[in-house]
Amino acid sequence: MTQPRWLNPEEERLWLAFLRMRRALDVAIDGQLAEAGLSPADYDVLVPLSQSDEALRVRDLAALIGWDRSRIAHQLRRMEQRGLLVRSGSTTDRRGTLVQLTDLGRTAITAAAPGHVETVRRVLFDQLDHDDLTRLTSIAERVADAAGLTGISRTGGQARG
Amino acid sequence: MTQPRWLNPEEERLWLAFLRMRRALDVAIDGQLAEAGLSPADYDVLVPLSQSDEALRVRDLAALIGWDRSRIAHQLRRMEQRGLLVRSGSTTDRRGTLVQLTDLGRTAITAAAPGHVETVRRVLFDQLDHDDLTRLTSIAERVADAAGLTGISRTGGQARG
DNA sequence: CCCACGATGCTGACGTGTCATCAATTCGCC
DNA sequence: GGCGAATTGATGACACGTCAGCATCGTGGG
Repeated sequence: MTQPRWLNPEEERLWLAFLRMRRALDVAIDGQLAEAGLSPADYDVLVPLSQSDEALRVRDLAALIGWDRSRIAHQLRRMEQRGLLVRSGSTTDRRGTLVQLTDLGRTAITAAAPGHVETVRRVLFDQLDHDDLTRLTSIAERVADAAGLTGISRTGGQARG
Repeated sequence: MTQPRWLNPEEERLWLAFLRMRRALDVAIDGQLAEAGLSPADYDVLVPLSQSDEALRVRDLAALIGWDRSRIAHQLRRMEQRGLLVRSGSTTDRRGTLVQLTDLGRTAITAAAPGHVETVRRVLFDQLDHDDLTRLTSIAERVADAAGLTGISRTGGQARG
């Protein structure tokens, strides 16, 4: 209250719409994943693992999706308990841990990915014409860069198949 | 893997930039609130309470910020323990609970709000020209409406002073 | 060679969000 | 008025994310 310069009505309208869009995307995308039995965090972890032939080091897996070590350790523990992946000690660097999908994990990501992509398309890209797409790309890159974000990352993030 | 129709490079670029923008806004906005000793959830709850002269019913407070009853009950319990607000039984409807800010709570939101607004302005609106603003508003409203989102709501949401 | 330092991964504590469920109360309809 | 249904708020269980801290291991400078 008693802000220096709060948002004018036009800005306020954008801000509220922006928040609604975020929520809408989350509900649709996370909900679709939930139907497939996966959380957004599960999906983020499964995608790079499914794209790799060999096992990945925890360090590298974390870097690929922009997570810190603590977060991924917790997530891997939960996913291992559910049988989606297995961890094993690295032989070359005995600090390291190797992570690999189980058949169950591979089945899960294979089953979930198409629906995920379809959902992203339906709720976002199908609503945009080509001008929207280029303009939104410009805006997003500008805002992200201005805020000094260098990493990749996000939660509920995606990837290609 | 083996998706029907995955994103083309242009769409992929937008999607990744969009995720980066989200993360950037969260880091900046939530980080600023954290410096003020508040979580995004705290802020969402404090704003409508600070705008109301009388105590609010839990039901109405939840509706104002688009939360369900369970979520707000947990949040109110934690905030009451921290001394930011107090709960008392409603006299007119004995199922109801009234929520009111304490002096500590009012001080907290008053201290945090200006910085919050400045941060939103700096990371988002200062990066947009007027064309961006109208276009982004159009996109956001279209996407949100298409996904069938009618409510207000969000987490880490905002409000005016 | 060795030891300080960094890298790596794990854990516990805690705040948060969702779901299912419960008790108390009020409301609607007969 | 009375009874079944809906409303309200709280709770416990669990998943998730962050932070601080720990043990282990590798590396580079002396």
